[in-house]
Amino acid sequence: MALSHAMLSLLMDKPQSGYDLAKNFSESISFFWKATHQQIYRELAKLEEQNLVTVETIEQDGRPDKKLYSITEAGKTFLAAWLLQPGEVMPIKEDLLVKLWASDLASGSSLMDSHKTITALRQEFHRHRQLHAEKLATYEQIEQKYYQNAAQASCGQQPYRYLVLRRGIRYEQDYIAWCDEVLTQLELELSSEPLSEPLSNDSESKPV
Amino acid sequence: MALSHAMLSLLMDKPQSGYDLAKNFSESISFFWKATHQQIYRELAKLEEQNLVTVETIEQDGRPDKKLYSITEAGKTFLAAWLLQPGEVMPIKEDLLVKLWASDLASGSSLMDSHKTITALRQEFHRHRQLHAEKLATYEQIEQKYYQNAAQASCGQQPYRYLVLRRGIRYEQDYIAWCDEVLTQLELELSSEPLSEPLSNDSESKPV
DNA sequence: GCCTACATGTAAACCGTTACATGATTAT
DNA sequence: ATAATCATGTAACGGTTTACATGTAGGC
Repeated sequence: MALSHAMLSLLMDKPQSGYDLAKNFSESISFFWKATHQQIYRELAKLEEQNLVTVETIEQDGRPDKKLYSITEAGKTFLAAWLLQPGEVMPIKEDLLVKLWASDLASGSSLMDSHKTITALRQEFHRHRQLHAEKLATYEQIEQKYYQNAAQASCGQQPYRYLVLRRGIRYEQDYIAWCDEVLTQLELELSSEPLSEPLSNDSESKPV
Repeated sequence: MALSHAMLSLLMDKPQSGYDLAKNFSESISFFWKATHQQIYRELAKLEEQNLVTVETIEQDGRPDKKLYSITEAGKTFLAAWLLQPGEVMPIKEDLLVKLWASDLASGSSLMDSHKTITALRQEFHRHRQLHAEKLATYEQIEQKYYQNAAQASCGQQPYRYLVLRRGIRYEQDYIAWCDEVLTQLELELSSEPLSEPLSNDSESKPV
């Protein structure tokens, strides 16, 4: 599990509170790792038990006390050891793929007519295509802002983070291209479909 | 959560035991959804409570009794309703990306010299590249075996499953291409690295 | 003799999400 | 007034993983 490691990485930068970590998570790492404040507070308590971080309570006027967490030497060693260890390939886990897979069975049986299945899938894939396009746009903006070109990025101070961003960009581009493949096929299915209903093209005219 | 839906989909095909489902999971759906026998047995118990499946205990000689589960009409309706509902975009969650992200901090500090970091990353990316290449090869074999060409697949009885397989193929191809991007950059870093150590190219000669 | 396949389960630990709870400050 | 931001937490539930547990049959 990499949550604790991601947190320790963030603490390498500078000491932070649980609140800070949660914010940084959602601002910078969120596209490849997510964590709620809950997970973070619980994990921090565990890391403290293991002496991988230390706490310092800071009183503030007006607002609640802040608990500043710092990574210890043991924490740094722990993180470095993890970096050298081999990891596993992560499975995909996509609801959409389960749906697509199940659609073959559903449209074959009396559950649904294939027209209904196709129009539902088409809508869903349009939606997902757009959501991924939005993510892609965000990542490309970051790329242009912080890394004007790849050569500069590799010579810069954060050569590896640029490669992480590249993964995000590639992933979204590929996902969008796949959505287009699917949508093209769905159009084909629609056009070769046996016409049994009074044919409403999308769902603009309701059957009476 | 789609585990129950994936299980119901498998049961649409034919009645099966928990053991059968676990096997089918690892044989056919495993690249986009995984489940241990544990999860399956528990989920089957829940589905039975909700009357989405029924059980029939079959006595066998020599081996333990088999519990054959079948999907009910209510189960089919439940599945069909799910297919029409919109779903969320899944987050990525990749250990490797966390590692890459953390490597910037590690090689900048006194934790590790950058040479050590680079060679460790290079090995890890070689490994992952190969694992993904193996998966890709498996998927491409399936593609050739069952779907000689896309046109045939779309007119066949399982047009949507072919699109699922396409996702797997695209995903692995893209992942491999990204690994190559990373490996190219790592070579660049290696060559532009200030030489402080007696330079052992990979780790063939140990420092004395 | 040992491992794999068949077949099912319990128990516990751990990870993840959502809701509830508190309480001051600042901006609209 | 109302909402958002700062800041921390408890409680409960649900999903996932790993270990433990049992017992037969067949292949190496």
